[in-house]
Amino acid sequence: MPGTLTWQWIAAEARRRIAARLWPPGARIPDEADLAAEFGCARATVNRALRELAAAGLLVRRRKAGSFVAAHPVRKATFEIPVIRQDVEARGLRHGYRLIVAETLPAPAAVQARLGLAPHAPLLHLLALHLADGLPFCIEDRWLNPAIPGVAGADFATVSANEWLVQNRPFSGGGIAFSAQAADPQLAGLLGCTPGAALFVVERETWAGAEPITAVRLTYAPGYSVAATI
Amino acid sequence: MPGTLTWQWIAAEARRRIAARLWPPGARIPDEADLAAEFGCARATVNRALRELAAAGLLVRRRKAGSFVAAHPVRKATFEIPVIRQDVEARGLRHGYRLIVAETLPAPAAVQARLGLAPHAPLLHLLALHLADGLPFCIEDRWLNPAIPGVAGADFATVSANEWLVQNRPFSGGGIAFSAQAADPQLAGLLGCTPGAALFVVERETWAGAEPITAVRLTYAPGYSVAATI
DNA sequence: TAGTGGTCTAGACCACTCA
DNA sequence: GAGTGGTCTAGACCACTAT
Repeated sequence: MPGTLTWQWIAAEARRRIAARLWPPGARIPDEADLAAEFGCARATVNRALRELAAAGLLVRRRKAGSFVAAHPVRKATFEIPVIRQDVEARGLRHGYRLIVAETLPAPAAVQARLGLAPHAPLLHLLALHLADGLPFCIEDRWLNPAIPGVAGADFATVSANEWLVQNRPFSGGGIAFSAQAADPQLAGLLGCTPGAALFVVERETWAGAEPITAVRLTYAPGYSVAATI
Repeated sequence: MPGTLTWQWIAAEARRRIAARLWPPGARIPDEADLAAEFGCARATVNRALRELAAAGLLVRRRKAGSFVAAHPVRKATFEIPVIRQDVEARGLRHGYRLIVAETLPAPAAVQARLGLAPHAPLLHLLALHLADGLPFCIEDRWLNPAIPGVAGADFATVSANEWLVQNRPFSGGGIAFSAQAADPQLAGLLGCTPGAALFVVERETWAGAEPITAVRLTYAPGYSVAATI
């Protein structure tokens, strides 16, 4: 009960009680008002602390019902999604970029579905290679909505679409998925690895409101991994 | 400016201004006090809104200096880390579990390093297979600190360590990493896939305070992916 | 209907850090 | 030294929902 910042101390104390089974899984914990009285602070302070625990997945809060210890403590991990150039430079390497294909054509059905577009709608297709110290780092295979302002005038041979979008077309939402894929001959050739090598794949779709912006598939050279703290 | 909840409306308005380059990347935005005056609300309400944007990576906030639009908008994605059984059942499949190996021996150097343990410290090593509708779903390769209370009495032939830990040893922190790996003959045999297949791998370490709990490597059958919204 | 969390206010003090 | 964000308070009203 020392002079630590109050809401963080309350949050830590609540974690302790959950860990110690004073508040067992599924149990209802005291009211915000009761806890405020116990800790000798304002209810808003307790609210702030419990909100954090709920965001961390340790509590489930329901109006009128109360706050409950999560029966199945689903942990959450937050990953940062950096721009590829920064990702390379953060490793102390020099970033390089090479545009391979730029064409406008109807997207494959799978891409159309991901973006919720009408069939046969022509999209700008970009295939590019990112390099780290001259070695293949990542393949950027992107489909871009040509209706986006500024796309027509952008020079994707100089600036990667990845970076152009970050700086020019902030998105409001989207989805991201991680998976593993074996290198087919084309990927192996571009990445300079053996065919069949296990590659880490990131697929991402982004929207600005209801309008689709882009769908991209990033295929990383062998050895890539994504890390976070939980 | 209609009757939406205030802090969420302020957060949305701030996002709009950032997207519209009214507040360009790197620029300093007005004080909390100024914004409160502009929006006609209390400073705490503005604070709540801007704190959300900072957590989302769109703003960088520094005392005395002010709040700045992030120069490189690092997006963040939050993934849920479910218990494997729930992961299977959420797909509408029946979960099965089979313990393959349980032994106590000094961990490999890599595992010792991940957990910060002294060399030659004996750990409980568990190798188990999770099934979905009878088919291999995931291999759980785990090293467990035997000093953890209750471990000695747990029956990991019946309950997976994954599930036992979640229900008995809440952790306070740790790390998680995603990567891709080719199936070696042993993995291929256990997962019923062809050797060389690209597999999705999750590695996780957890601690309770300063004490290491476990290091685990989850190798998923081909086709597995992890998704989130951003 | 009534209890609970969600939010807002107006004011205050503090901690950090830039100038 | 002074400006800014970080936090706390005491009180209030509202929204949702279990009963």
